[in-house]
Amino acid sequence: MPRPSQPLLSRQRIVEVALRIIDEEGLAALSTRRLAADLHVRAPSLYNHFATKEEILDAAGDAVIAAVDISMFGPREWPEALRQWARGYRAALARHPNNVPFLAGGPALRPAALRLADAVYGALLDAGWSRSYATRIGATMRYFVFGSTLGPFALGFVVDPFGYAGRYPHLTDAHRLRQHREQVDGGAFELGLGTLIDGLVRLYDQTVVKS
Amino acid sequence: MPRPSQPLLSRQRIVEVALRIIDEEGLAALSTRRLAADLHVRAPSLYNHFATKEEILDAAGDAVIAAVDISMFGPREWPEALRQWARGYRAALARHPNNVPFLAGGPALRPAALRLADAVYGALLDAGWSRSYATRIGATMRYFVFGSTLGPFALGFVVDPFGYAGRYPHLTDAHRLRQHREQVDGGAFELGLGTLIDGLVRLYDQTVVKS
DNA sequence: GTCTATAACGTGATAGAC
DNA sequence: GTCTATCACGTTATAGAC
Repeated sequence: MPRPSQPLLSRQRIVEVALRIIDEEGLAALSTRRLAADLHVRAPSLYNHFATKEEILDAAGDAVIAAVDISMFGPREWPEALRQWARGYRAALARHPNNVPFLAGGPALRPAALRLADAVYGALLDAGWSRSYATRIGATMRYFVFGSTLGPFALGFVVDPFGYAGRYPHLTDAHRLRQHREQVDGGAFELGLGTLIDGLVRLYDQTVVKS
Repeated sequence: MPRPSQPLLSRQRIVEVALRIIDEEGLAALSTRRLAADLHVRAPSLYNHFATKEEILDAAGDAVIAAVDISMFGPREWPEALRQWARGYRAALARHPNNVPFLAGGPALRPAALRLADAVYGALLDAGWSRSYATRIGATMRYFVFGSTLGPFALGFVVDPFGYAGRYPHLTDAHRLRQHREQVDGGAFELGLGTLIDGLVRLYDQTVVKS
């Protein structure tokens, strides 16, 4: 049966299933054959909807970013808006950790990612920051959010405690980090976020409000 | 010629050439065949020196981390040591940007990466920070350094100015970011680094030195 | 035993004909 | 949409020169 009367595929269905495979089994598990199989279809059929596999990854990545809330810009004061946005951004990425390496490359031309960049930059300009500062603040926040989701600290160490014993005197408990994963990475994120925003408020009072 | 009198390969030569290929043409360009060709050898020969391609990547990654200076811990006060270490860390990663995605996964069992983690954690403990804070500070610094090299902000936008015009009102100049690449990313890094360390000093005075 | 070469397997992305 | 085909990949098996 070369072709059914109703199309089996759509860009949306493909992206949904691709995202599920990436979430459950990792980026490496997403092959065109595997994706097609889960859609009850053969691999080449995907090319009727996307030009390359890269395009599918782009779409899946943008779906992750599209879930980031930006409604706090405007109603809220900029420091609190920035804090809430960063938390939501991190949470959205943390929900799809296997996708983060791909997203880390930057917004490129993905619409949701550009909408995000535009919102933050615009909010900082509205608050009175110069273009130069707004750019650097946006970049700094991006560094921090991506860093915190890309290489979750607690997962970077190996489970085997004997891997570290002796040679690295201070890492004797490193293998236990995994057990406190969210406490460690969540705590580190909040520590850094609070520190950054407090510092920016201080800078704001010195440079923007020079009253 | 099945076997030359002098071995053509060594782990070190393989790592050197692999690193060069990754630097010049990207992670994706490193295939076993390509690597072997540059070494004037066939791909399977590599397996006499490394069990898998992953092992080659591990070794190349660790060579990058091995270049990070940690001699400032000890002689220097912790805030200044932390600042210098972060700058050196970022610089070492920036010298091999195509390797950063791989390194972002964490130290695992790579010796140089573990030595680094051990040094920072130990220095923070020596300064009087609690284990809990030392862990979170190390993680925060790691987030920031990796975020800043992994997705260089200025390279995340596309060159074509028409890609953004109209739809994203504040991004009209985003395509120009690439021209000021080092200014933008270097400025954002210094802004965030200074803010983080100032904040940590303040926290230190409140929690550790509670005089 | 050590280090290479050749050949081959299985899987990947993707192009073209139907 | 399917099928067939191409080419690159990581890796293994095996054989032969030092």
